Amino acid sequence: MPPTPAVPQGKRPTLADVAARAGVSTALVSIVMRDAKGAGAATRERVLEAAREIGYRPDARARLLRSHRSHLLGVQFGLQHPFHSDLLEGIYAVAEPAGYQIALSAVSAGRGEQRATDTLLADRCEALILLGPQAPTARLAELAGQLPVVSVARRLRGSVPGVEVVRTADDEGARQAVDHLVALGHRDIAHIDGGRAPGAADRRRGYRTAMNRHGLADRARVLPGGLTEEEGAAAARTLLAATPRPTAVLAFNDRCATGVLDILLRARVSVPDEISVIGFDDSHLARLAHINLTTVGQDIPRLAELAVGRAIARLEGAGTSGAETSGGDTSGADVPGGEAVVAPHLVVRGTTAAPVHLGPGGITPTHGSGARGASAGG
Amino acid sequence: MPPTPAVPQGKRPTLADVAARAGVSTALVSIVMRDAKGAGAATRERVLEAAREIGYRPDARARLLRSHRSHLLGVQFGLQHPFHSDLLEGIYAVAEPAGYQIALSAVSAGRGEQRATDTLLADRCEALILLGPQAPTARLAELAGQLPVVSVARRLRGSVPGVEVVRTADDEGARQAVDHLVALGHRDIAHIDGGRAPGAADRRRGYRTAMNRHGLADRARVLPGGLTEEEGAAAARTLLAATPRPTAVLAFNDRCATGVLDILLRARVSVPDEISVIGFDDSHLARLAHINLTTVGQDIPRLAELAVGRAIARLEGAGTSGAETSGGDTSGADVPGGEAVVAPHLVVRGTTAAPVHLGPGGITPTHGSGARGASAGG
DNA sequence: CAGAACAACTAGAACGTTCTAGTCGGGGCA
DNA sequence: TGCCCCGACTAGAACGTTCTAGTTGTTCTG
Repeated sequence: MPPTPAVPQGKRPTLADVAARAGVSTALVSIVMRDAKGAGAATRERVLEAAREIGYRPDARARLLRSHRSHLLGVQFGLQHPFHSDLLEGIYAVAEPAGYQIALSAVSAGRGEQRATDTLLADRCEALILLGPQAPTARLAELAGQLPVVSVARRLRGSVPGVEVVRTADDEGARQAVDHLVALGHRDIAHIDGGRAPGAADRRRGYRTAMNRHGLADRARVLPGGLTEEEGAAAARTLLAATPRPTAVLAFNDRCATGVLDILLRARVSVPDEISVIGFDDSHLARLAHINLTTVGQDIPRLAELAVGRAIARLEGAGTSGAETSGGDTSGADVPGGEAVVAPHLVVRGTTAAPVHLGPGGITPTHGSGARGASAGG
Repeated sequence: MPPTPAVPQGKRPTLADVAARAGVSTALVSIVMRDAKGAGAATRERVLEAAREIGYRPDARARLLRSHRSHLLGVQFGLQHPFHSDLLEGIYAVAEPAGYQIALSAVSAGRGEQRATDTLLADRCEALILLGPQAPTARLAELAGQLPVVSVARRLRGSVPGVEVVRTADDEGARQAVDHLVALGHRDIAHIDGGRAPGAADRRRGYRTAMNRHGLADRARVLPGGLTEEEGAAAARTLLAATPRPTAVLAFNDRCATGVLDILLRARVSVPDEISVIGFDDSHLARLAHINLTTVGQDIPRLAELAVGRAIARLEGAGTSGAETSGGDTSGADVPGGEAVVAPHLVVRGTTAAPVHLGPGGITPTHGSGARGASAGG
């Protein structure tokens, strides 16, 4: 074994290679690589130089194997869910600065949640963040028995011990939407729901409660919908045939709302003049200039921050007394009982306006061309 | 240390725990867990039983650390790219049955490709599959110097040694689209391009070549576009003002086409009667009943299969002589020079038809209500 | 019946890192 | 001067697995 090997072909350089080249021990190289204290300035520089020269790169696995903390957060997400992609973006943004790595595991048609969580566990994650999990409560409880678990956007009936929940106040969001429409003068407001999707029950309930509070209980109408454009379109067709035809619709989410817009546009029903439409999520879709959808926004960065913060707090709260690592600030909409609820906020764009017969000599303009009618797209 | 410990609280059980409980050596437990030969049936059963009892789960990291092969494929993908999600689905479906694990690393606004590939390398992946990478060629070459690299959907100028390319024949797709339109009787066919997006140059070229071949070179018109609805919408506005107004448009992708449809619909221009529209990708979007977009489909399962197959072939071709592991079949549209090109296929739906003035006393119906005009949607 | 061949099993050394418990030398303090 | 402390550095033992090289004991072979 030569003391100063050239770049070892076909073999990944290790601590020992760097150590040999710099003429120090592997332990010292480890210290330098970790930026830990215990190395002199000159030596430090020499080691870094040697590492650079042979293209050394620390082996994350060996590192995690040895240190008893892995600083690894496992995140399960659904492919095909733009909402999950947005959350992931936020999760990365919070976790990495806090010194945690993210291990991703996708759920798709051919790859169930069981498999997804299994690989995360095998990877030695310290905690699990599950985006919109559909697994039965029993499974979540089983996982929670092994490590901290955070469920994002899925509310759990009763509290499952060890499982934290981070979610949007869906009922509150629906309420805001209804309030906005009522304030504009609407009374016949329909809701196209999301069936069994996460959050759907709460939005339905929020809608009903708000309608009641405005004395519009008898006008409340819930149509079966879903999370896709097609389901929204189907519901919209039903809605057009109804008498009296509602003057406003609250859809389960933006995709659903888009389907509604499409059908309305095709039927030459003007939006928002004849019918106002509100979505949910404030997805990229809704923000597109030519869709310009009024919608209920979820605070995605906040959800991500809380999810990661909760997980880290559980991890560091167990070892030391408090979470003093610079990380997610877990205060705010936090509720002691293991559930963090984030407030949604209405984003008013061009698909809502006063119903036509109420406008004072015309239609209350909302925003420039926004009231000229929006179509579907996306 | 008791010989048969109860479930060790707060400590993950290891091989040694299982071994102690089953009264065998750790080596034997390892053999049983890996399903390797060298263990008797009875013992095997006893070990499995013990493992089950204490909830043993192999530690992937320690396993990879020791074994020379890691059987880990690193995949870099972009959040916010539905096309990547689809590819991922296919990649999982091919890789896992072939005995390879997938390590994901996302690219987003706040997390560049450098960081994404760095974590994959630190995780000791054996090969890298990059979905639509934007990194400069030099960076790809640098990576390729360390391990096999497969670039999916990004064509590289000249061949970068060590980098394999798997892509759709974008020019061929554009050609198919033009041929279809010409066959329907169109002559004024415009193309809204994708600017610098991966594949855009090829689609542009394919469009131009096809127009030439049909003797329509002087009618060819390329409008600057992009990959989003908004860019499609902007181009469509330009297009409506043009004289002569084209009777057909080939958009860079489905999202772009959707933006076009939206503007046309809003301008009361009937699709496909007055203008035919073709997209690219055959995304979920295009398949929605109320959008019903004619589009050029990419063979996503095939792309995924080739990408994984190529990576595995490189890995196993280096160690042993041939790739005999049951894995992706890498034959087919394979080209020796390190580039695999997959044929696209036109999917005819409702947004294309003969131009109105050519129809024999009317419009050639395409498919049921498909010809009645499609709108945008999400 | 000796020896080979084989299956079942084990001890102990890797793998690349971090952690623990040092050693060594020098400066401050009494 | 003697002592202690501190910073720089190192040897060697983990971590949980797989691999190598055995060691048994049984059965086949001639």
